[in-house]
Amino acid sequence: MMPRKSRAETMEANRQKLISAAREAFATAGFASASMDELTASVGLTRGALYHGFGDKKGLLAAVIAQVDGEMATRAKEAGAQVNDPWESLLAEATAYIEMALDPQIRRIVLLDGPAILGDPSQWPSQNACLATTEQAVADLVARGVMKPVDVEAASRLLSGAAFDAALWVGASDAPDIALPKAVHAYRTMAEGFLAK
Amino acid sequence: MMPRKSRAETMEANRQKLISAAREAFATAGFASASMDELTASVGLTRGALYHGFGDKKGLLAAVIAQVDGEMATRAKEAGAQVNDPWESLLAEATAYIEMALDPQIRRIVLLDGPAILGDPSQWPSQNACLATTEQAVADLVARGVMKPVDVEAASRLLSGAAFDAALWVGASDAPDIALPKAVHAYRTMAEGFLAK
DNA sequence: GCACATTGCATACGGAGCGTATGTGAGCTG
DNA sequence: CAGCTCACATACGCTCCGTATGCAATGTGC
Repeated sequence: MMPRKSRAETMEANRQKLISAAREAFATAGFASASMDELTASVGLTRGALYHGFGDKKGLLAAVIAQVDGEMATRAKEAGAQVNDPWESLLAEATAYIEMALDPQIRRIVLLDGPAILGDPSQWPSQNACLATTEQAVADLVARGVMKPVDVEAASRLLSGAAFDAALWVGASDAPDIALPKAVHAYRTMAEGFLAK
Repeated sequence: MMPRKSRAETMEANRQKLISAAREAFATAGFASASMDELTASVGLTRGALYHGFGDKKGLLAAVIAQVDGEMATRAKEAGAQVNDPWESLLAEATAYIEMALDPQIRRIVLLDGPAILGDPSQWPSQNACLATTEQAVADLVARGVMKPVDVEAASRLLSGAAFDAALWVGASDAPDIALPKAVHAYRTMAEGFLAK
């Protein structure tokens, strides 16, 4: 009865502890300034665990981003599902992205450090759940004729990219609570360029 | 007759040599991996010159970005000036941004590393000439009633941000020459959301 | 024009961090 | 229960950044 925790269990637990600590450290210090010695020590481990489980520092970032990206896509889908009109549903998803990205953790890790370290989001290993969900919605709207017949990949990339860019602008603004409605309104206006007449 | 070069002249020359070398090094290796020892040695100097003239590594990046940003804004203005119709002039500027950002140097330094190291472009020390020029054009179009009466700051930020995002997508694409026209077309379509009816 | 102050840049030093190579002890296996 | 496995710890070397100090050439007051 001794092994209250099996080997695989503690391994997964340690993995999550590291990812959780990394979300905090990467968000507050930034990827470059985050010390892996401190990070691992803060959860009672050493760098040995890190390099065994994630390969290198970038690997840990990729794991963090994959997790956050998944959470964001889930929340966006939920927001979109609460609206019936298909076009408004897409805008609800996008607005959800903007509001989620006001979280400094997300801005710093996913929007700033992520592209710089891992390259353009379109070729992240986690295959970008956020981008995939908007692409799905856009493909549907184009098929229904709600949106003009534009290239689905390009349009969805522009829509999600603009949403995150709007969030970066709001987050860097002096008065985010004032900038947010401006950004959302401008975003909706711009997105309507895709609407079929 | 000895001092063929005055002190101020050599100082400015060294400054430009460092900036020029940094554009190359930051673009190929990325900001984080660029060694300042190698960089300074490549132009016959040492890190002493760097820290005296730019403060730190980030300072050199800021100087590089200020220079590139200025060049981009100039080229965009030229592209816009070649078109008479004011709305098409704005689109010409934006398309110029997309095409310029296909240069790997610009993508890597200005679009990827820049925001990660210096923060959101809206608050760069060089006060972002690119953003300023599109803001100028947008303000004019709103005043003329060509564009809907949206918030100028928000709209111009979305327009320039989307242009650069489009370039990132094209640059990361497998077949950039195929993706580019798709991106430009989708961009134009989306931007028309701002057009007054 | 000469002594002196200035300063742009080089040299030297210390510290931190990453990645790897190797060790080890707790769990799985037969 | 004996031996293997492997997740993780330990130890090492290397690179790199930032600062403190030194120096020599340029510019300045008299």
